[in-house]
Amino acid sequence: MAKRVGRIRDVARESGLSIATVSRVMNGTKFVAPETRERVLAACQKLDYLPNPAARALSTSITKTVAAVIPTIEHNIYAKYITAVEQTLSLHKYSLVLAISNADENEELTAVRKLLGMGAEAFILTGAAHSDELVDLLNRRGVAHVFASVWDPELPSPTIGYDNFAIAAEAVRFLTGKGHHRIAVVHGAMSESDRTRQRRAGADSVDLPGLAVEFFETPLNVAGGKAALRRLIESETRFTAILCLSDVLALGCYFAAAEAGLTIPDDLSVMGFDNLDWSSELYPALTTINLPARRMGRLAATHVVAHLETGAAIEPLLLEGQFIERDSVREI
Amino acid sequence: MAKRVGRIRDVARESGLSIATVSRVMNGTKFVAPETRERVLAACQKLDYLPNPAARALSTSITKTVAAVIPTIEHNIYAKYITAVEQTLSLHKYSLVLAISNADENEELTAVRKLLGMGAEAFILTGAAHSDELVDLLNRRGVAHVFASVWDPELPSPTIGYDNFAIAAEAVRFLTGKGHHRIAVVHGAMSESDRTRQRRAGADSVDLPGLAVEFFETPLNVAGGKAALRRLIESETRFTAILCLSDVLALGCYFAAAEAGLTIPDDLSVMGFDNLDWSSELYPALTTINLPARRMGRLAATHVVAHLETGAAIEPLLLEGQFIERDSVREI
DNA sequence: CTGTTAGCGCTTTCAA
DNA sequence: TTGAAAGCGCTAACAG
Repeated sequence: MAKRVGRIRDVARESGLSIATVSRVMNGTKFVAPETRERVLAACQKLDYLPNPAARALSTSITKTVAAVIPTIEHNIYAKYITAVEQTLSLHKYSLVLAISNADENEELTAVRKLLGMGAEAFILTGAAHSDELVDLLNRRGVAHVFASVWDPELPSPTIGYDNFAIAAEAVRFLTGKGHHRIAVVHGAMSESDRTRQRRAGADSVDLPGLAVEFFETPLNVAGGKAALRRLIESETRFTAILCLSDVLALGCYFAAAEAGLTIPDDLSVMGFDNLDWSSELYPALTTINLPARRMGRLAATHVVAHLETGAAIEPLLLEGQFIERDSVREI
Repeated sequence: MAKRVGRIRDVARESGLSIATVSRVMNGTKFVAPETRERVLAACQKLDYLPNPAARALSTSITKTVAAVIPTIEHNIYAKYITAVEQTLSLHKYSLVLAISNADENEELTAVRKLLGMGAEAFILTGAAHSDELVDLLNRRGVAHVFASVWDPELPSPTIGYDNFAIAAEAVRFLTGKGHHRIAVVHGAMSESDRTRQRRAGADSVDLPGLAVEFFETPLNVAGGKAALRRLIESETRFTAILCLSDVLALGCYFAAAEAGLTIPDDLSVMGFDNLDWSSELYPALTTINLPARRMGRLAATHVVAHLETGAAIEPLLLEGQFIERDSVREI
């Protein structure tokens, strides 16, 4: 239903100049006499002219479009990161085309095909686990891409993110340092996230005398956190601390603890992972690990754009997690 | 850095057919002999061919792209809705280009310009308050658009959403029905959202003898909810119920209540708005109003696509809010 | 059922 | 400093 819209030749006619000149002032390429320039701009204004992106893309094979694929946008940590990506791209006059994969490699592949077919010039993907075909496809076509939320310099594709393994291991050591030796680790579905797998492996890698770590897999939401706490209360082991590999799960633990009449941290220490906006507001305030999701989004976008504009290689980038000690873990 | 990629004429050469035939099988338009079709497909496969979207768009002026502009993606309610939009568009082979306006009309206008310049065929905007220039621009260019999250059949542009005014009024009446007559209404920044303004106005419209409603504006996040509760505890009025115009604020109230040693609902009834995923998990479970955000996203996308494909007008659509009575409001 | 060909609107040499 | 004209890759008449 789109109305027939002004084209470059209308502007040319209106201003009494050639389309080449109009193109030059639209793009700022080459010199144009100031007065000529004014005439063109006036005509553009008058005709409400906006260059046709398809024609431009066809002519230059530049679409100024970057695609991002994320498993879900409904977890705040992804929302934060994708917001930063969008805003950074926007700053550089790029647009974000977004697809959601539901943590499914096939859906992801389908999405990438579609986005490629839409003219995306580069891809920001989440995590390191992708179907071979996807990576092949991108490589065959020479399309730039980066894996976010993970850091692994060994990978052939550049990664910008965290060392999930190391951070989780450190978290366990942090708890043992507080005197906890029976630790429950609560995490989301392993099948849905390689980051979860890495974190769990990291937590599992700590080997200290007398340390018992047990794992509880549960849906990655508040209800899942509640369910996990209930399960571990009934387990034989008397845990003194819970490490939730996501703040969302920790929130569930808080509610389940309240229901069970358990006080945090007196009866049970709880530690989170992510440092979501509200974790400082919990009562008691949640001890957690800050992941710089926004910075990651900004960096991923910046590097992708730099690569597109200058050809600079995208280098792997490690972002540090940061321990935020608050009131939900006590020393025993 | 994108590699030179197969074009339609390469496929034509490879398969020994004409480009027109290749185009036909790519698009499924017109009949092609099955055997010919196979040959083309084989050639496509071999050359890793994907049609150039810019050329196609230039030729047909169809981009299969829909733009959505939302104030933020970091509130779960928007994330839910935009997820539904993406998935529905995806189903219809459309792509979503996303922009975030930070609840700022100027940013929104800038974003729309950029998205228009990217070839978006239609817009899904959030709320009913937009700069005149924005609406003008869209109308001048005859670009389809719909306002989501609101319903107002009077508006010249179609709306798909809720009657925020009516629902908020109903919520107040619900509380008075439970015997509450001193009600605090906690809400986010009026300047950032016309939905907030409508809800507040709705709550304010209830005029019952002996009813006292007071308003507390606060940042729309958990910390804001906490702050609001602290403020209203210190106010002169002894409120018996709080109506939070967003569940996020209610969550803050829960934490602040815990800190203040107040029990919900014995000392204070709390009611939310939105029915976020975790509101049933709170302790006590939150009484709130469910807004069908996903359905709204799905409907907005469906109608926009239908309009694009068949020219069907987009009609205003009212979605009902639904009271979910749980344990956080008690009868007095 | 298949091929030829004229654009789609813009950028970019090459000339003037 | 400006203009003319040749594509960019694809679709869609129109012929055959």
